[in-house]
Amino acid sequence: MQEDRRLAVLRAIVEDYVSTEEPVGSKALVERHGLGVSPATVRNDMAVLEEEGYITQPHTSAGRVPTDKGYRMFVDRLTTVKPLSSAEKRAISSFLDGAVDLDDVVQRSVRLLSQLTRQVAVVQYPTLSSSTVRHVELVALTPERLLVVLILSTGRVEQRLVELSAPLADDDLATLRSRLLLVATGQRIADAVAGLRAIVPTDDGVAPPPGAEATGAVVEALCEAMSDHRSDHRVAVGGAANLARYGDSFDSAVRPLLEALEEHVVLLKLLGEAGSSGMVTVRIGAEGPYEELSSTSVVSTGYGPEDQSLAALGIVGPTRMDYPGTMAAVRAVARYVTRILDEA
Amino acid sequence: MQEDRRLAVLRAIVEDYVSTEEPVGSKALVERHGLGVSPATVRNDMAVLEEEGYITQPHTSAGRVPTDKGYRMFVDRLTTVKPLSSAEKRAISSFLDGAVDLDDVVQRSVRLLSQLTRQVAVVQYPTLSSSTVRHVELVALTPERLLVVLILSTGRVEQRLVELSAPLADDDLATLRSRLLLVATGQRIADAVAGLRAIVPTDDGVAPPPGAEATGAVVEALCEAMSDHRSDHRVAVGGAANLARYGDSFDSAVRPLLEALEEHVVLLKLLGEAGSSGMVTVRIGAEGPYEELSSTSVVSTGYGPEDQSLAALGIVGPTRMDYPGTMAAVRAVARYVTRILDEA
DNA sequence: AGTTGGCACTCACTGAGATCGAGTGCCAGG
DNA sequence: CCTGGCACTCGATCTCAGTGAGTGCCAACT
Repeated sequence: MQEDRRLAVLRAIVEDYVSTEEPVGSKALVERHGLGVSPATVRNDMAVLEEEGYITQPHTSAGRVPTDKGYRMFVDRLTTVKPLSSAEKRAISSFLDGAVDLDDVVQRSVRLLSQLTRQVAVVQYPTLSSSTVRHVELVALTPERLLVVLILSTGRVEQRLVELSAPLADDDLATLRSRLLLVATGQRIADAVAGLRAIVPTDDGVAPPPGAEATGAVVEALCEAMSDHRSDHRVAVGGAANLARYGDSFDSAVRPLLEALEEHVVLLKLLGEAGSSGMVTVRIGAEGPYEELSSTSVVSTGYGPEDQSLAALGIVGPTRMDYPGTMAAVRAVARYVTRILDEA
Repeated sequence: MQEDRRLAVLRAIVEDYVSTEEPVGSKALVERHGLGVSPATVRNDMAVLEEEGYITQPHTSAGRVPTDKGYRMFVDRLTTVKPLSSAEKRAISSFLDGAVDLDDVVQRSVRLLSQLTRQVAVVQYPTLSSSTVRHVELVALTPERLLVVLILSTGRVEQRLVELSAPLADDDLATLRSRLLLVATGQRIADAVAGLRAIVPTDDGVAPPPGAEATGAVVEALCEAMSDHRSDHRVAVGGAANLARYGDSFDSAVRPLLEALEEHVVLLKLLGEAGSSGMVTVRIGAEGPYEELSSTSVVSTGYGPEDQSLAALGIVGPTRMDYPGTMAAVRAVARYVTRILDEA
């Protein structure tokens, strides 16, 4: 069918353009790919593809270049994620297996991802809000000063200091500790917050039980630590040196990108469009809200246990990129990171 | 004296070249600066300066451009650090005063510095080795699992998990805790490590006292945490978007710089040349060990209490930069950061 | 000795042709 | 519906003269 061939032509154009970085003409196309027709036929197809908006020519009498719409079609219907080579797989495991803590995992991931894709990699730290409570500890530094330690399933540790107006008896401390553990351990953050709030004695006029003040203050500190969304916004960026390969279109493309990379909020918004853990999302060119980034694409995915997405990771690069390879790398890294966080 | 005038000419050349980014000729020089001599005279001076290696011409019949040696002379003898405007001072305090924790201070500093200088800023996290122990805490998660928490004067918190082969009695735990506090609190890291090592029961064949295993393991963990030089290598980088202003000389200058920025070890080496707290150090062009960075300069200084330098901060930029302004900004930020860390 | 005006010279930069060729669109014939 | 042929377009490259900022040098002046 001509329809099929037209799509084959589109695919060929994208592949050639990605690898050569130059507008691709009808002749070169039939030579490099084995489509068994003449250049003239291809030209006809290209005329149609252009009319439909999948490709353009930078100027009359030059080859064709895919449009955003063309890339979109390519990504959605003309390609399958190609499996990684076993060498790459080995690289991934050996790279990530040595990680010692959460920070290290994220650092290594971002490095790995940027090296695999030769693009700028971005990894979001696991969000507080989607992790669970692994442990809560209460330490009496002095009878009036409590150290509250919160350990989350992702390995993150938060601590808060609580000052009391009156000393707390050891018994009351022990009681409070076990109640906290009972209520919070294993819970999702949101549930834990709710549960904790419930054990605070309501101020109902009656004489409050011993340790009421402590309970209130400690719960307060814990809830505050759990809703500390500052750390939700942490991201690691790596491989900025790959921007140097942009070469042409410097000021128009690299500058806004560099700015975006510093604005972590913007980055998170870009990554945030990522779907749930399994799916790799691709945003191409001007599809997003940032017009300065109209010549860059974002390939991202969520990671974390399959039923809940902890956070996102991905890469940012020129629209002219190797989508199949990049998507495969992003997906693979996300899976490994998920597994490692799960084990830890 | 001609000698004086020649230096004045050199200074004028540097200033003009920095602001216009173009080779500066004799005519333009006498016009813009009020040196009361004719262009011909200036030309003679320039010939001498060129012979002495302070300036060059990119090609015959073009203006002159300072060499590294010329910048060096300018920095060392022809300029005084110009005080910041009061607006800038206000900006600094309002920017840094809101910081809530160590991470925040560093983040804000790097941002501030890059905005003030319009260059790439680099701030090293306070090194472990030059801070003191504020507090040590020991938490029994279970009788066999201890959480060791180390809080340093800079606000950094490190924690380690210790597994014991036998349960530890509460009494022994309390004893151990107070001994740790006694030995370590307030000490410099090095002293604390020595002190801690001293309280480990020596394995002298006699039956070890109760809790000996715990003491050994906990001290081990603490010492390990204190000598965890991984975190000594942490740096924050900001203002990479300023690289976009390089415009020309892209591949030759920006690419290696971007790579260096990712290699934190390299960065630290660059910053590390910084002298003690008060002094601002300038490394110009190829003076350093990295030939790829031959067209970039580093302006850096240490920060922290005057008797000991906690860490370094500074900026990296093209050799063609506003040295007086940059040095002033670096020094000012270092002072504010020092003060803030001191207060906290 | 140091400074200055004059003058010839150098050489990057600019813009106007001229040329080249990859690539196109279209058409007539298979 | 495919194909070969053909005229056409237009960016890229090259050449070449013209321009001018800037220099080096020298003779004259203070």
